[in-house]
Amino acid sequence: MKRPDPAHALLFLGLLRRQRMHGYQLHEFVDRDLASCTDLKRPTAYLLLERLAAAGWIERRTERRSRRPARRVYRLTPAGEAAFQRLLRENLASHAITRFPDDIGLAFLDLVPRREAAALLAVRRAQIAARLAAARAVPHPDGAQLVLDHLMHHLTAELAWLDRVRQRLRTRRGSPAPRTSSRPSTRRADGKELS
Amino acid sequence: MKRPDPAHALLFLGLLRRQRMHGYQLHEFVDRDLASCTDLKRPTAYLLLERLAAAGWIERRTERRSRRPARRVYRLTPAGEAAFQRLLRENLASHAITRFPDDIGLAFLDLVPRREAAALLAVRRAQIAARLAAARAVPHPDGAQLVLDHLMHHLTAELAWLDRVRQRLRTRRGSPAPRTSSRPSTRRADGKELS
DNA sequence: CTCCGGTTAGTCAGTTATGACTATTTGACG
DNA sequence: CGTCAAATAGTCATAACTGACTAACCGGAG
Repeated sequence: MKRPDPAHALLFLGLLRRQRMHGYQLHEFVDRDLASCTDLKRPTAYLLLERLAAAGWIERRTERRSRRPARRVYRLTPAGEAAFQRLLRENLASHAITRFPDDIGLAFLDLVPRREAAALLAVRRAQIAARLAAARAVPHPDGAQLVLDHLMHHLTAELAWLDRVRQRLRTRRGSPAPRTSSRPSTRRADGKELS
Repeated sequence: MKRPDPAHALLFLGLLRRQRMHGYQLHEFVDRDLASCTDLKRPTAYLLLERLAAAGWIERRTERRSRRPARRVYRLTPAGEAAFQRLLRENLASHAITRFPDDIGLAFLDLVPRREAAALLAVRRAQIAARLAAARAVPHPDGAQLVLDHLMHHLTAELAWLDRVRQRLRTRRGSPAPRTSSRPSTRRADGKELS
């Protein structure tokens, strides 16, 4: 994600297509309703707007109402509309690899005593569950139903996977040598957390 | 992910714990066996090594074999071992939000003719399927079984979700309810702003 | 022995992202 | 109607990342 994420350009073009806006508004919207998609910071948003303007995809109009420091309002140009259509199709037709930096720890899971590992993963599980609950509680961000739906689907899958890992941890030892020992698990694999 | 990703530090400490290595080797390993977790570039790897050394977590020993430009071999210090144990626990006990920049396009899905949208998503689906197949084919990277397992689990869930979206596209139009005039809901900046 | 392509090893200049800051306006309250 | 908190709008110095580069070494073909 070095080159200015084309998804961000797509997003801004799409929003400006609906109505002209200024930088602050754009960032607000992204931050409030699309936080699960992306993490665009404010200065980055302004930078992107400059680039889009430089590419001729959007136009800046400086509004000097009252005596304010002058807001810059952006609107889509015809070239921008064309770019939007192209980027949208590119986006829909491709899938970006999702990375899970979290997993790095899992690679060293067998260095932690089994008990402790179980407790730690329980904490992780609770976090995912909380995020899922939060997603469920959100009212219904304007154009972002699919986005939310995806998030919930993903979090649900994460829970299922984590539970499998925890299950495995409880019976067979981690992944390394098929170490025998462990008494038959006294606890039920109920999918609920806590031990 | 502005501050040097702690997961990367954890990873390097973990690898150096097993055996001393130099920068190039470390990057090679990550790039080959953990590409699904992270995307660390070579210069970034060297930067990280410098920071770990500055923190006293690893030691650099310059090896001047033959007449080569001298390789820097790193090894873990006791302080590094402590840091590793701490970071590992932190990592296991927390879950980072995963973002899906791809989803941005989905938010504008209803701007594309239904037929075309279906075709585009079919392409996306094929890509996911291909990645899944590739993951299945990989032999079994050294300490990365869980990582691979997670990846496959995730990709499978992605396929299922995408299929649901496509199904929905086929029957009901899009997802939004009978859409009236959805404008990005700018909460505070009400009708006073802009025309 | 020497030229060549591939691997090993690392550096650095230029770009990109962001934490921290400045400054104006509005609304609420006494 | 004065003042303070919150919202609005944006800038900038600095940190982080990476594309593109340099350079030694190794093994085989000629």
